[in-house]
Amino acid sequence: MPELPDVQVFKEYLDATALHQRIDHVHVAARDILDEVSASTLRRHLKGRSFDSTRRHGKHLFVEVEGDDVWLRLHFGMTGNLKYYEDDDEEPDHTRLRLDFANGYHLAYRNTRKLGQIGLVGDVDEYIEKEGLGPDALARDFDLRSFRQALEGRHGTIKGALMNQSVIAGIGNIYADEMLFYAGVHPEAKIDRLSDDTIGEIFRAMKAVLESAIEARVRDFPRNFLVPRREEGAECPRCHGEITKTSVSGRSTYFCPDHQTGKR
DNA sequence: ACATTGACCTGAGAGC
DNA sequence: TGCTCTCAGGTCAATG
Repeated sequence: MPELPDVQVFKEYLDATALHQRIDHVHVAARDILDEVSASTLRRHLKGRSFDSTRRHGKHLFVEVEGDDVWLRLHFGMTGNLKYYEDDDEEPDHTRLRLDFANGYHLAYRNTRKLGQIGLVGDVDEYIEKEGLGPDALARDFDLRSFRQALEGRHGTIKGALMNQSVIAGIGNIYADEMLFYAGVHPEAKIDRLSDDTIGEIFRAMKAVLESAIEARVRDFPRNFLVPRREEGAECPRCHGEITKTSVSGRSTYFCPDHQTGKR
């Protein structure tokens, strides 16, 4: 689930629920998701304080801790999400970190497969730099020119580059497929063989797909999206071709061979 | 520079 | 019902 659009939704969810409330208890249920921070250090930084604001970069969510120059960093792996709930409700399954607020509510960071990470960072921009994350795919200043720049000098498949977090931050397997589907580009198309026009198409598809996906939390996915038809043999919602499954960059890939052309 | 594979974890769903 | 197998939207390291 958690690619850029999902993490954006988590951000808005946290903004609407858990900001500005005093944290009374910090319960670490699974130490192995902590990244370079001990449970006691985490507790020391959070307890008695509250969250001021949030920031998202790619698939990372940063939550600013009031009165302490530190941000909580949440990464959701493949199965992570957030749940804000009342005292009376039961703690959700697979809660790996639970914050208890003074108002009687709780914020659960859930993660079935524990492939995510929770950490503390002093400076968000520094962290992004240090980790070598590329520009956020939806950042306003990530324009067509920057997109071309990001792809420059690359020779691999377009899907591989789109999913590479050091090239562009935020796109994973599902939405890489979706934007190539939208743009009508074969997932194995080689970057250095793509025309300027096609790069432009992919860029516009990237923005449109990510924005629609965020929107889709409220409405449904547009009818002509691939997401609901990630199934071998399904009918292509655009051209009545047959959805095909392959593997690209080690990830299962669905596409329509009829209208996604330009392989190699 | 890139693709591929396996590892990290755990659970859901398919097939028997 | 229960067992086994396969697969999963992320990322890293090792290898070719």
